Formats: sequence, C-alpha cells, structure tokens
Amino acid sequence: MTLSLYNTLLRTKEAFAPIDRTHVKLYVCGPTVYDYAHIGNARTFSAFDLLARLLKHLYPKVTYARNITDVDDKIIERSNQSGEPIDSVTARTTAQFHADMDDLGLLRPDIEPRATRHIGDMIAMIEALIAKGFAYAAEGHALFNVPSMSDYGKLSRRSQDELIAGARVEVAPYKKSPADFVLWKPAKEGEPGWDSPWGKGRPGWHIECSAMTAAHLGQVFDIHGGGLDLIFPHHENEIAQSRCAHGTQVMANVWMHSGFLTIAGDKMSKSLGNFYTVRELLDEFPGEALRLAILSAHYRQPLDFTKDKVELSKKKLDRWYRLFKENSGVFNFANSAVLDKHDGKDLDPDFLNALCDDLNTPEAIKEIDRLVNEAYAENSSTTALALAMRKVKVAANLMGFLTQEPEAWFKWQPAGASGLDDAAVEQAIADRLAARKAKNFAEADRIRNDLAAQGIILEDGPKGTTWKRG
RNA sequence: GGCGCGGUGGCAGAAUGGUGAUGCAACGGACUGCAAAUCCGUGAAUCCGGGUUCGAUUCCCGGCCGUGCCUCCA
Repeated sequence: MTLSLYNTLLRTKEAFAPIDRTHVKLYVCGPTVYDYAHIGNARTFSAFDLLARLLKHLYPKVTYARNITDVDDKIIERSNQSGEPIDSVTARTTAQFHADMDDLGLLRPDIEPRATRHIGDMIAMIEALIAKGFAYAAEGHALFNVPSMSDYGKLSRRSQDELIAGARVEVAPYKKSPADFVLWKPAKEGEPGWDSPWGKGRPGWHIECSAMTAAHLGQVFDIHGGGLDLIFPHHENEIAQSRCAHGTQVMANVWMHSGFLTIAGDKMSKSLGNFYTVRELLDEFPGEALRLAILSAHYRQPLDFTKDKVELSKKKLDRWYRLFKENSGVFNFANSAVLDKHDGKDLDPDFLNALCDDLNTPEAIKEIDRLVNEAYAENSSTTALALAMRKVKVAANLMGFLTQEPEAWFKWQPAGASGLDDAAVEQAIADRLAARKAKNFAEADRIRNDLAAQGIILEDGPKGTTWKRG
C-alpha cells in the first residue's frame, strides 16, 4: 500500500517517504481566533483531519500539530471594536472553534500550540536570523531581508523581481528591499506587547509557525499543510525563516494545500455576505452530513458549496446508517464502536487505495457505497451479512463516518426545532398501527401525512414501523 | 502584467492512451393496503480546432469560457 501525496513544492504527486517510518510528523496552519470558523476553514481542517487519520492507520506513531494563532492584528481590532478584552476574545473563540470542529467530527490534533506561549522561541529565532545576516532591525521592527536568501520563492514559484514589481502596498521606508517582511513589529499605545531586543512589540504573522514547528516537530519534518491561499506569502515566508535560521535545505518535505470553496458559484467573501459559519450550518445539518458534503469533492479541486449538497450527503448517510438500524440483530453497532488499524484485515483494499491516492475521497466514498450495496444485497447467511456490515463500518470509521448510534442519527433534529418529541411520535405510530389493523387505511394515511408534515418520515418494515426525522 | 486551476450524462463527481465509475434525479418491474425502504432492470456525458498515435476524453499546441492568487484571507 503506497501513499502518494501531491506536493506543492514539486507540483506533482509523489510516493510519501517519511523521515522516520516509526514517527510521522504533520503540521497544519490553524485558525486565528477572532471570529467563528467558516465553511472554508471547515474544508481545510476536514481534509487534513482525514490525512491525519490515514497516516495514523498506516504508521505506528503520528504527531499531528495544528496551531492556534492568538496574537494578531485582527484580534486587536476586534477587541478595540467591542471592548472585550483580548484574552477573553481569544479564549471564547478558541472554545467555540473546538466545539465546532468536535461537532463536525474532527479529531483533536495531538498538539495545539498557541502563538502567545512561544514568544520566546520566536524572539530567539529572529535573533538567530539577524546574527546570520538574513534579518535586520529598523525603527522598532525586525525584518527578514528577502534578497539575502538566494532561492526565495521556490514554493510559490515567484521571482523576487516579480514580487517587487507586483507589490500593491506602499513600501515602508525602513525596508531595505520592498519584498522584505516583518518578523517583529512594535506595539502601539494600548496594544499587547512583549519585551524584545527591538523594543516592546509582537511577532509578525509568519514567525509563529516557524518557531512552533521547530519546537514541536523539529527543524525538518514530514508534511506541512494549509489552505491554498497560504502558499504565498505565509508558507513562502515560513520556509525562508526556518531554512535560514536552521541552515536546512527544506523546512518540510511535503507541502499540501486544500482548494478553495465557492458558495453557489460565487467566491465566498464577507463583503458579499455569502459565507456560512460552521456553527450555523451545524445548527441546520448533522456534522457528519456537512463533512461528507465537504469530502465529496477532491480536496484540491474547487468545491462549490450548496445546502443541496449537504442534503444529498445526509440522504447518503441515511442509507448507510439504515443498514445498521435494520440489521441491529446481526451486527452489534455499539460493540464495534472502536474499529481501528487492528481491523485492517477487514478494510477493503480498493477503499484504502483510493485514500492513499492523494486522498481521493470521491473514489473512497464510492467504495463505501459499493460495500453498502453489497451488504444490502447479502442474503446467503447472517454470518456473511455481519461480515459485509463490518467491512462497511471499518471503512466508514477510518474516514470518521458512522460514528454514532443509528437510532441517534435518525432522531437528530436541527437546533431550536420545536417538532414533536420522541414520545409523541411513538404514540402517533401506535395509533396508526391500530388503524391499519382495523383496515382503516384512510386514518392510517392521515396520521402518516400528519407526521410527514412535521418532518417525521415513517417506514413500515417487516419488523414493524420505524421513523426518522428528515 | 506575472503565477496557477478548471471545462465529463439533468445535477454532483472520479478515472482512463483502447468497452467513461459512483451517487442523486428520471423511467420500467418486484415488494407494499398505498407509500417509504430494499431488490432487479433501462436510457443518458468527455468545450472547440489542430498535432503525436493503429487508436486521444486522457499527452502536446492554440482558441473560447469560467475561476483563484500576486504581502488581511483556510
């Protein structure tokens, strides 16, 4: 089983070769905690969550780090606008982020370093860059001198001339070169700051990731991921800082970037007002349905997000879960709650191959559909059916699906829904059953239509009537 | 201007130098009091023009259309 990954550095897929086969190290650029996570964040983090799950299946030990950026101009701006203290903004937003990602069904990263707890590491790295001649101090700032690095721009494939010619912003007078970027910036009156050799201030945007990866994963590690928009300047500058500070040829061997998301065909943007927060979508749809919709396109392809797609994904999961609801006597869902790499013998090879081909999730989902179809069609013996169901669950679990009790899945309802409670539904079903026994089909259908109007869908099966919220 | 991505059935969305998956939708049938679910079956697609090739949706060139980035942005 060969894992191949698309490497932005090479612009091609290549076989993944870990630095240490016994311990794979992955870093993903996490959120800046000043506002709710939006659906675009959810896409990126869902893609790398899946990568982490796959790596953990394939390798004995994986360290997955995803940072929290808790010092940033946007956070300061938000605090100034609302009057809420910065610590409160970041603590509240971080908690919200965790709740959102949990409900989406993502695994927590193994390490979640916070920028404010690595200020000392950042200062030390900047000092090293200055000592080696790659950076300089000017007017309370520390800046990285881009021309000092001969092969700057390899990741984004930009020449330094292009950068200077394309610069949109006015160049600060203290910069030696227009392309130079900030490592440390002075704090204005009332802004948070830390003492440093360049005065009281705060780190630039890029240095935190360089410092935190070095602290937690080492100077050179396996995979660095993030959204497509981070290629330039963020990742390019991380690479410059880390390589120059450490004297290494690479910062990470593989650089992976998730594609963008549009909303019903338009670029998602706050000014257009066409963005969704993860929370508002989770209020309307189950997290698994939202994540399946996100993963139904390959992570590097553009994804056009619509609520219709989430509805379709929810219906697909209904079908997957129904298999287990209808055959609960054959396969004990609860007792199979944790299906991990020890269940590899029942993991479908075509499914795993799809994921190993640069996370081809549409192909992998297709294979789960195939396994589900095979299970539904299995009628030779209960043993064969149980095995077929087990194969479905092992595969789905690897992607983080089929993680809840089928009964709970079908009874899920949107936040704040004021529909019938479970007992009222059960009572209506009992009334309908009585009507059916009396051959009073008009009354039975009236009850069914009545429930349907309230979002309750009934299904008469050989073992009685079951229901779901639709 | 520079760098990049994409154009596959009604919709979504993979793959492939040689019969183009899968899901949803549609249609026919089984089952059902009727439905739903499930099962069996049917129809339906590679933007345009060149080139390479025995053969191109796939590789190369050009065009058209759409779209992203170029120091706030997952």
